[in-house]
This record gives sequence, structure tokens and C-alpha cells, in this order.
Amino acid sequence: METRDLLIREKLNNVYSEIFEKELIEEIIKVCYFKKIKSGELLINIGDELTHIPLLTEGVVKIIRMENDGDEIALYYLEPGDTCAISFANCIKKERSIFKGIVEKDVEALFIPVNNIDEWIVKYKSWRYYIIDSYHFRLIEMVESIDNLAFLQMNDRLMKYLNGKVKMNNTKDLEITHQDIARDLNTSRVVVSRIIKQLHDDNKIYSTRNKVRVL
DNA sequence: ACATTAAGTGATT
DNA sequence: AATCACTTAATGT
Repeated sequence: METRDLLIREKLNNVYSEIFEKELIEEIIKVCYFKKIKSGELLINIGDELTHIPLLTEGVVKIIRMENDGDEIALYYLEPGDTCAISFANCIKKERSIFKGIVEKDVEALFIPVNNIDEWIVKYKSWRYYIIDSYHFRLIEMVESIDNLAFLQMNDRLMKYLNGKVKMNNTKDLEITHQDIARDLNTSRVVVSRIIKQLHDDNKIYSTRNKVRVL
């Protein structure tokens, strides 16, 4: 059990030592469980009941909103230091998730049981602020998404999407298909292909099968 | 060599 | 910007 504590303590200190007070960190170590999740796996699906909340220490999760008939759109991404803020309300009110979360880059996370989430909001200032900040940040990202959706043309949306990927992956070489992009932006593959070709010709990107390099 | 999957294209709405 | 109906190119087995 010692090694478990050490591992979790290290993971926490890497990302959360500045955010949480000491006593809270100790409590987290006591109640959380640590889990790795591989890229491509589902972290949470629409309709799932939430029993735990993940604090990411590694990797990226893509949060998607989905319509029944398969229509979907990528809303935002969770990175180390982030948590799925929206799930707090669900958690506390024992409702089901309205989003889908897919692991984009291998994830390591500490899972906190629902009960503690509630309790700590009263008990720890740092936790309270963390939750509020999370909400705030997600709201901003959501508004950004809406802005993009409402005001930008497809080619600008696509370019923003690619730039976002570059930032997250720390590389300008992306491994992605036109179909994948189309799915995230909720458009058709043909439209993406045409825009990609145009961006390629304008020397904004360099693209080959399964690959896009942002220039 | 053949099948599968990704990407390109013209015409139409 | 979306959809259809192809064609062409890249790839896996």
C-alpha cells in the first residue's frame, strides 16, 4: 500500500501541488484510485451514471456532444490539471452524463468518489475554487465553440481545429484522416477534403494520406 | 494481385 | 456548404 500512496502522491504533486492545500492532497491520496486509460477508449458515454470524477494527470480527453442519429461535434478537450467540470453537477444531483468523453491521448487520472466532491466543497477553499474555475473555464470554451460555429466559415473552423491539435500534441505533424476531422466538426468528408486541398495549395498546410502538417 | 480504405472531383441543390 | 455518384490513389494481406 505504501507504493500506491507514493505513486499517487507523485502524480498529484506533478500537476496539483500548486492548486490544492496539503490536507486536501492527503485526503485525495486516501480516497482516490489511479487508472490509466488507453487512447481510443471511452471515458464516459452519454447516459452513463457518474460515480467518480477524474483529475487528469496525463493525456487528453475529447468531449463530444452527440445527437441520437449519430450527429456529433467536438466541444473541448481535457488536459492534465483539468477535470470534467460539467460532471460535478451531474454527480451531485445523481444525474446522467450529457456528454461523451473519448481518450485522445493515453490518459492517467485520479478518480475521486462522488461523496467527497460534495464534502470537500465546504471543507476546502482550494477545492471550491478549483471547481468554480473549472466551470468558468469550460463555459468560456463552450462560448468559444458557439462563436466558431455561428460566425466562422468552414475553412476557418478547420484551420482553428488543426491549430488546436498542434498545440495539444506539441507537434505540427498530425496523424488524422479527413473523415475524422469531418466528424469532429460535424460536416461531411467531401467538404473537409476540398478545404484541406485548398489550404494545401495555399501553403498553409502540407497534407498526404492520413497526415496533415501545419506550416 | 486483390480488396479495402482514404482522398479527389464534377454536377446539382 | 451539403450530397450524390463516381474515380483515383494509397495501403494492407
